[in-house]
Parts: sequence; C-alpha cells; structure tokens
Amino acid sequence: MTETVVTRFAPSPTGFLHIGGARTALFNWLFAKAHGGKMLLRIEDTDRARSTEEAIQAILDGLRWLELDWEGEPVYQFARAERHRDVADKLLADGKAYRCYATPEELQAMRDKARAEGNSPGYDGTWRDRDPALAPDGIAPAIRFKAPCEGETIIEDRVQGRVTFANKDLDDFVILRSDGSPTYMLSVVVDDHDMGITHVVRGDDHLTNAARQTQLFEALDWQAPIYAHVPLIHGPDGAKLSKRHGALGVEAYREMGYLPVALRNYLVRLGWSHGNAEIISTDEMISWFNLEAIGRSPARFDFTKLESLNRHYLRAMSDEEIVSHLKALVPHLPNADDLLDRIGDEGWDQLERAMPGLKERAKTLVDLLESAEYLFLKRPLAPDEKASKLLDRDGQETLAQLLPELQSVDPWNVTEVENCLRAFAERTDRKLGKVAQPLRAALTGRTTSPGIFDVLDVLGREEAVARIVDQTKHS
RNA sequence: GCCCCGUUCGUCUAGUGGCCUAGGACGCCGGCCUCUCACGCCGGAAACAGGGGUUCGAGUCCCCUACGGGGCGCCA
Repeated sequence: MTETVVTRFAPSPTGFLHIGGARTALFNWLFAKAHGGKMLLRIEDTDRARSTEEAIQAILDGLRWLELDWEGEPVYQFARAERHRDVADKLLADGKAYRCYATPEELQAMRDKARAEGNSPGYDGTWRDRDPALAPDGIAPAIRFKAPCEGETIIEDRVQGRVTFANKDLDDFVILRSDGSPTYMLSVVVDDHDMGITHVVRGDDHLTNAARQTQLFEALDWQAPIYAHVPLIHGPDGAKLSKRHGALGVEAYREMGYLPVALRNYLVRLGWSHGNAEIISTDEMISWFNLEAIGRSPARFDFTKLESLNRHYLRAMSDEEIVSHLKALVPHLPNADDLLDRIGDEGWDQLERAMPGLKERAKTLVDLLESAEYLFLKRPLAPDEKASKLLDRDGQETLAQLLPELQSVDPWNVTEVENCLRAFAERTDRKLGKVAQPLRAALTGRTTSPGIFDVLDVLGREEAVARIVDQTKHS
C-alpha cells in the first residue's frame, strides 16, 4: 500500500526558531517517523530583505538541539528561483496567468473600495481580460494567477476536516513580482511538488493559502499534497504568542535549563493527545502519533507544566548524563566564564557525586546549578540573612561541640556521618533539626540545601570542618 | 468589513448518543512523612459558553447567539 511519506519543515529565516515552529517541526518529524518516511528541510528565504544567515543558523541549531533530524541537505528556496520563474512562464503561456499593470495606488484603492462595499478586499481582476495592448509604457507587470471565479475549492484537511472556500472569495494572487522574483505562493507549490512532499503539516495561519495552492496545483495538473493545519500556540492570556509570553527561540529554552526530551514531551502534548498519557517517550510518540488526534483549537503555552515535565525527566536521568548536559549548557550561559572558572576541573566529579540530592530538587538545569553553588563557594562563606540567624550564639555553641565528634568520624561517608550526627543530637538532648540547621547554614551559607548528610559527604571532611571553624571562631 | 476555524476544571486535555453524579495531568488548598527545601503518599476545591432543536436519552448530532482565533500584501 505504502507510498512513502515525505514531510517537510519549511521555516522562513527571518528570526529564530520559535516555539510554534519547533512544534510544527516536531509534528512533521513524528509523522514521517511514524510512517517510515522522511522529513525534509526547506529554508524559505525568498524574502531577501528579511532573511539572514544568522537566522538560518539559529534554526538549524535549534532543530539539532531538539534532536529533530532531517533527510539530506536543506533546500534553499531562493536558489530555485529560476525553476519557479519557468513555471510562471508556463502558466502564462497556457493562459492560466496574466500580466497585471496595476500600480500600488490602484491596488490600494481597489481594496478600500471592496471593503467599503462589504466584500473581500482582493484584487478585482482588472487586467485579467484586458487587452495587453492597453498596457501602459514603462511599467513592469507582475504576473497574476488566473484563479477560478466560480465553484469552490475544497481542502480535505487531516486536522481541520473538510474546509470549503468559495472561489469567488479567492482573488488572482501574484505569482511573479514585477522585478521577476517568484512569490511564496508559487515557490511553495513548485517546491512541494519537486521535492515529492506527500504531507504538508503547518500552522493553520496557512489554511487559506492551502486553497490558493490547491488551485495552482490543479492548474499545473500536479497532485496536491495532503494538508494538515495545526492550530497556533497562544500565550497565557489567550492572545497570539508574543515575545512577552514565550515566543522565544528554542535556544532561550536551552538557556533556561530545559531538556530537549522534556520540551518535546511538552510540545507534543500541546494540542495532541493519546488518551490520558502524559509522560511520553520519544519512541512512544513515534508509534502513537497521528494527525487526527490533533485538537482543532489553539492551546496556551504554560511554563509551569513544562517545568513539571522537565523536573520529571531530570529525576529520571542518570547522574552522568545530567553532568554531560550541564557541560554542554554552561558555555551558553551568560555567566559562562565565571561558572567554568569556579567549577574547575574537579568540580564536575563533585557535581556528579552530589547529583542524587541535587536533581531531586531541581526543575531545570539552571536551578540545579544554582543549588549546587555551595560546592564551589570559596571560604570563608558569607551566609545569607536567614542562615546568619541560625548561626547565633546558640548555633555556634552547638557547632563547636559537634566539631570534635565530626573530626573523629572514620571512614567519612554518608552512613558514618549520619550516625555521628544522630548520636550527638541524642546525647546532647537536641532534636536533629537543632543540629542540622546551623550546620547547614555553616556548610552552605543557606537555610535550604540537599540532605545534610549528603552535603557533608560530598564536601569531604577537610572542607566541611574548615567551613564549620570559619563560622564558629568569631563568637 | 468579508472568508474560514474553534469553544469541557485556572491551564493542557480524555470523552466519537446511554459506561459521565464528566476522567487524567499541571497548578492550587489541606494533611502525612521529615534535618531544611524538595520528593513521595493521602485527601479536597475546580469545567461541558448561552439558547433552541433532534432523540426514549446529548458534553457528544443540527441551528442560532456570544466570545476567541486565523486569513484577507508585488510578506512568508
């Protein structure tokens, strides 16, 4: 049965890979994988003024970071302009397109008039049947597609269902600008055809375009791909996602300390579901993904849920793997040099040993780094305000008494350290908390940290004792 | 303005005419656990936009209204 599925992700490089684009890419990738097909990448760089090399790199990096791979080399749309022009010429020769000499002013007047009359503000077809001999001198014409005026164009959309457009509402759009450059509408159709795209999965802001593109496919006598228009992602307030919300580049999510696996899970569940499944592995996504289960209404982006997923994946990940993620992340952080400097060479090992207590508490890699800070502080520590309160006369007294006991712990490990602390607390008739809290303050400079026994263990006897001494000698 | 699409707890959603006194997840609230913070566990509040139909029976089908979104470029 199987015609191979070929999807494509086709961003225009006018900015970073934003979250909506990332989801579109993910859906295309999943759909292709689910059907043993392939996803192609096409850079829609026909807008020369706004396309940048920087944006292209950002998009490629973003996809790689998300681990969404594409087949072969990216196709650059602008490089195919000659081919697009040939198709426009063919349409012209076949009488399916025509030269339009309308000026921008005339077009604007046309739109204003239509709107005033309560009609769709499209091109009115002035040059559609006008005698080319009437063409004004010195004006280079644009080429417009001669769209059908009657009947309807129907899209059998895999997400939206059957969507019907009356042809009278669709105007004669430009396929070749007066400077000879092809427009998006033409380029997309030619490229999708030439690239053998079987399924177009994209944002539903393209739904109307699908109708126009279908008309072009028909005029060219080519088979149109199957369309699936997925609803856009909205911000927390229900309005279109803007920078203010979370329409950040995916690299921003990386810098916030999110894991690719978590972002993929979050994104796939945003607008798509598989029963009550929430935690979905990449393999499961691939085997379960289908276009029909994509919802038809826009979803709001929710950082809190992303965080929760990220926390889950962090906790499930091996200590070693987290460290390697951290190593990859740190250079991208704003304070990279400082961090690298403080962690040093041995820091990574220490980090890995402290990881069980750290990852349990972190939502993001950045959180994790933050709560690991106690490992890399230089003595003497400067306790924060709350920690200082714990190091009052009473606290210092406790620590002073505890010190010799700790010094004689042997061997120095979590179990022995715990035994020592518990025995000390019991013998001196203190609750464990009365001992642990001042100790935590002295060891980390804060009132919260991983378990105190783990902190002692990871710091090592020498450093731990020194930090305690630092905080008790000024009493 | 015109065209298209949508509307289940705060959010993401399950639900395809009877299994729904509407389920799950995140968040929120309360409790337990406890060396802090988390985790974990237990419990709780919380939704079918409104109105008409169709049907023995509607969250599920139809219509209208309201609200939300998208599109309407010689941008993509």
